[in-house]
Amino acid sequence: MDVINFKNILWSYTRQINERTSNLISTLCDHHGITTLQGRILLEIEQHGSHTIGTLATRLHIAGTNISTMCKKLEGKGLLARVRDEGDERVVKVALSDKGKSVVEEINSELIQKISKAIQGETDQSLHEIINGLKKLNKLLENMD
Amino acid sequence: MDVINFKNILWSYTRQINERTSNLISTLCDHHGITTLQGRILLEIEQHGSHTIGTLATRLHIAGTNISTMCKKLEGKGLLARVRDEGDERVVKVALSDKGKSVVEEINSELIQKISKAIQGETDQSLHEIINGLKKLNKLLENMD
DNA sequence: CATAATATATATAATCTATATATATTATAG
DNA sequence: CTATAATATATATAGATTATATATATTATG
Repeated sequence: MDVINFKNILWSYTRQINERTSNLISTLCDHHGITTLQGRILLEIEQHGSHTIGTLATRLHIAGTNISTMCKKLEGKGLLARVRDEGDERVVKVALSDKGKSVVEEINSELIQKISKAIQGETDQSLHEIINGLKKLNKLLENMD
Repeated sequence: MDVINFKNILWSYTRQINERTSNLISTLCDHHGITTLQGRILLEIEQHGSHTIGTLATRLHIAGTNISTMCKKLEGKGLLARVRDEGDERVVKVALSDKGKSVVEEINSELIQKISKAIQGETDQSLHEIINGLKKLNKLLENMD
């Protein structure tokens, strides 16, 4: 396949997919009065179980200084709790509050419901093709650094 | 396939792909002293040939008011020219300047070079699998609104 | 011709990202 | 054991992007 052709198709699809997923997440977060950044933080904490300011920053590719500020804000909103580590008092551990947990749970179930609906009628093979494509593209991009 | 499983894999890959493409574009734009937003605008104008403030705004899903401001900035940087439409004087047409054209050209060729290098050793079928996956995912997301 | 609709512009605020600096705690070389 | 370096977070601030409200000029319409 022609490289330029491949680039153009890639560019077009990734742009559209990015727009659509961003909109999707943005909508879900809006429903709970949080920004997408705040949503990303809460979902990441939920998925990973526990996090510190530093590990969160690394995972989300966001400067620790900004995560620190944002987690204070989320604490203020009652969505998470910050606790100093006993073993190393430089470290702040963050965990979801009950309210935070329920927000994440609702966002997740809304998302699952939407995906559920969208893949109705799709064959199992079709879904595997999607994942396969993404996996290959991701590897390709990994090799581009 | 399990919906929750599908969601998790999808989430993980799209997140990584988005991060990597954003980094890529950001790097390319940095090389020319422009922001990614400015790069997006210039590339869109180049691809589409001609644009007005309004059509640009629609295409990029950015408020026209902000495109207006940014295009004035890009005019100030000598990267594009703004001209009032003769037929309808409410409309402002934007076009790349020579400097703008060469910036876009260089970004494009850098990008093609990187992709070229990355797909060395990939079979034609493999590239088609990537595109096929993206196409299907895009359609899926389209149905989710 | 008066009014509505359209396209852009200006101003401003909120959010997100990036940078510089500060503070407290822990690790380590000597 | 202590002075110094390294680590983790916090605070302040500026730039970039996005969102909202309002204004102006032009065109379309009843």
